Amino acid sequence: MKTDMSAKTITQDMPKNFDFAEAEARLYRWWERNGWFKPEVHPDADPFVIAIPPPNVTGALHNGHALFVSLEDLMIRQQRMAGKAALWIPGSDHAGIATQLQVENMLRVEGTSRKEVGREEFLRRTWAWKDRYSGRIQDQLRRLGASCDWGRERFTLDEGLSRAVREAFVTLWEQGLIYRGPRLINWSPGLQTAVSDLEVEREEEAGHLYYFTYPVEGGGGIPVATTRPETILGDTAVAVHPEDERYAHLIGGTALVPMLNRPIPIIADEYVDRTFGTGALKITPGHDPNDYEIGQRHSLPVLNILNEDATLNANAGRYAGLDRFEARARLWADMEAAGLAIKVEPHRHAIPRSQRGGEIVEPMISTQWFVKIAPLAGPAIDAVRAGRIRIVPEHFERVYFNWMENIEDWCISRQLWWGHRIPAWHCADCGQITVARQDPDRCAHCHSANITQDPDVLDTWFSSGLWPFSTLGWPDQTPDLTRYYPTDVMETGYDILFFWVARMIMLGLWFTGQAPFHTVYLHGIVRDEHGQKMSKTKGNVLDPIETVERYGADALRFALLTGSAPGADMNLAESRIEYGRNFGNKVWQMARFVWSNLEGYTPQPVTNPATLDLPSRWILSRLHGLIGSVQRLYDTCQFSEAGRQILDFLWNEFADWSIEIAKNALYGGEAEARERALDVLMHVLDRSLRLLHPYMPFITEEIWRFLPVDERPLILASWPSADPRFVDPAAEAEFGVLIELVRGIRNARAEYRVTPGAQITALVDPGTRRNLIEAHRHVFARLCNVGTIRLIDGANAPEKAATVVVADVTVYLPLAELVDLDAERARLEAERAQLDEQLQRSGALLANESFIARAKPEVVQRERDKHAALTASRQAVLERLNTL
RNA sequence: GGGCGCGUAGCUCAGCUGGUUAGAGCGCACGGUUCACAUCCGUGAGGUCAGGGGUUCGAGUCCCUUCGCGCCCA
Repeated sequence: MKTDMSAKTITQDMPKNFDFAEAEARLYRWWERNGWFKPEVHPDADPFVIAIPPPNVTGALHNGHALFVSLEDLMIRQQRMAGKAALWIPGSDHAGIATQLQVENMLRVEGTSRKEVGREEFLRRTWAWKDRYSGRIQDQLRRLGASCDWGRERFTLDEGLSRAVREAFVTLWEQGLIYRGPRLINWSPGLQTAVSDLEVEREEEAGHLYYFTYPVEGGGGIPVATTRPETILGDTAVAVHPEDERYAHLIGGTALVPMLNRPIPIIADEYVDRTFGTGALKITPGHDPNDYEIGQRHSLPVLNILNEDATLNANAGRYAGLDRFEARARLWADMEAAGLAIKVEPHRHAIPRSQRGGEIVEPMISTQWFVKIAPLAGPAIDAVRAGRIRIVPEHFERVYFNWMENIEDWCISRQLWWGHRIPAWHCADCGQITVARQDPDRCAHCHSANITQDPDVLDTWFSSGLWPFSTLGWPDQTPDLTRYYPTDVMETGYDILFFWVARMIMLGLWFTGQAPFHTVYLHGIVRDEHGQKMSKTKGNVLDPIETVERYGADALRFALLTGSAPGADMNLAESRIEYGRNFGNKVWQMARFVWSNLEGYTPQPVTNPATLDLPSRWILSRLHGLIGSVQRLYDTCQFSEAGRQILDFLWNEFADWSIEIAKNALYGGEAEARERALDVLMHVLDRSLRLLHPYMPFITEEIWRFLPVDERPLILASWPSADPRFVDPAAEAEFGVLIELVRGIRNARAEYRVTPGAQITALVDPGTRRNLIEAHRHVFARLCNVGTIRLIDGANAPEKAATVVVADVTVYLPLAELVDLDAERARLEAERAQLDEQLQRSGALLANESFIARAKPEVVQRERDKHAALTASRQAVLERLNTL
């Protein structure tokens, strides 16, 4: 591998701002060309593997993609830095229905159609379409910084994966887990294919409930209600509740299908809801799943009244040939004329619609291929139950169990052309089916050559279900499969938990004997600022590529990564992306400040914090606390909280306090102090850039190139670990007093409207903290523009002064004519009231014997310290109030 | 009907080992051109953490319940 490790640009000027438009493409090329996205950068390390959720091959990037790319790239980059052989396998999905629809649309524009050009030509066109668009989404993933190993990119219809699909199908067939037969399925008349239960969406819509009389043989009738009158033509029974007295006398009788006069039985079944409609139910086993069940129980015939295009067939008698909705109207009109119609009421009910295209799906009896799922589901449930697979967030495990425990057989055949052709041949002579790994030329049963391949293709999810191992070479035991399987994390949206994740678990366990990953991380849906789904018709879409062009990829990534909790939907506001960009700029400016002070500096590692000043010990302690915290958060997949903490540290602690205070040493003219200050700044910046890299890879890598840090690029730099030598609670507490004093002085200045530029003098009664105050005069000078500090005894406090109290330190700001004594008294009274309130709470806690006895000792100690500080402050405030 | 979740500042959301005075962004008010940064800095206002009950020394956090909202499966 040719590498270009050292790319330091220390001799160059660091630009005033980060030019992401220029740098992102350049850095990405640099990383990729050097092979740093490959797991081989750590040849002997333990692997860490993620298989990408393959986007539709002809799709375009949306925010859902941007979110998963950000999350997966974050995990991959962090693990790579932690020394793992990190492998992120990219690829795409042939997306049967979606892609076929695109090409059919194109054909329509050309004035032709799929059926007109024929299967072979259609597939040729679709491959051409795929070749034309397949690069697009990969390029868009690159724009976001995705560090996947493009050398291992796969496509669900490529040769290897097709072989995996075939192997899986044939094996399941041989094991008796795939069967073919007529069953009630969801039929999409527009697409002319079966779709699985999961591909049907049900939504409450306004419809009608039609009441009519079902004629009974021998006169009279039963009132019945239905939402789909045309299905009357397929009725094979009328059912009533066995305990319904209204209809008890009719049970066992015969009803006559309206207009057709076909005799059907009147049966009793407990499924019937006596309170709905008329309490009597027409049964159409051929076109309703519940009726199908009832039909099975009562051995009713199943009658299909629909053709594949949803026109009615010969079973509909004189209505044959009509479209389903036309037939509904015509039949109802005829029934009205015949005096059978009673009334029509408006009625809201769930309408099944196709996930693709939205047309109304018809339950219909059709001969299809199915996977017998129960044997596969069992081990898949066990794997999660036993913790071999963990789902994050955890509550989705219950969702998973709920679905898996009620799972139905999976309809895997689709009457499409774009997909994996089912490897089954029908024999025209003996009628048997031959399923084979190699295309057969004779029937396996009668050896006839008169065989034809089944025209159907497989559900796209069948091939996606093999993804974690098919991409690594399965069914061959390739070196990649040996080394990188099982993978580690499956990160995807909760909306495809059943479609995809559950099936990968089932198929993975079945074919490889191992769970395909140990962790499932589920993210939510990216919505607009007010929680609406983004859609073109609403005009609320934030196009990720446009966003990247305006704010930079790092900004979008940071916004996505810190915008929500795991598994929760995220409302993505543009202001959050803007904030991400602002944060990037802030980091750039911090680094540029440090960089601008490096001339003549010889880097020295910080080894002994005891020799350093308080602000240094403070920031180092905070940094190493942060590193520990980030580690804990990563271990529990709380990347969002980790990112927020890194930002908070860098912006509100490092930039606002450390850098400002360090200026004293940097500009003070003492060489030794300057060097030591730079040691600390560099230490913090170095570790911070590493922590931030998985969130904002571009800007951090670019900064890295300007600094005298690790020779390796940041993408390969080691992940920091918390060093307990730097953790110093005492320093944090002491420095905390300084922070509070500075804030108190700033507050007083603002309230008294002291010109910010005006230097003032502070008289300080330091209590027990004389050394602290004396040693940090420069802190007050720089951070709240206090030019002079005179240590005094409280008794000598000036009359006209604003007072700031922190712990046992009292600061008097003699602001002369600015100070209004009444206002000052009011300020102090408010302060005292607040202290009283806190003291009361704290005192009550400490007076509680149970608290002392049962709370953790450190909690009790913390409370005691707090109480002491509050007492001292209250004392000081009271004294001051007395003198005024 | 079964399952899962949500309700925290004006808006959008964090807060998953129970423990300082409950946080952030945006918005709002006031004030700022000093040698990294106006993509910025400082100060401030704004919350009965949906209601009720319980467990606990201690609950935004755990349990029960009511109300409101959403999602998934039938």
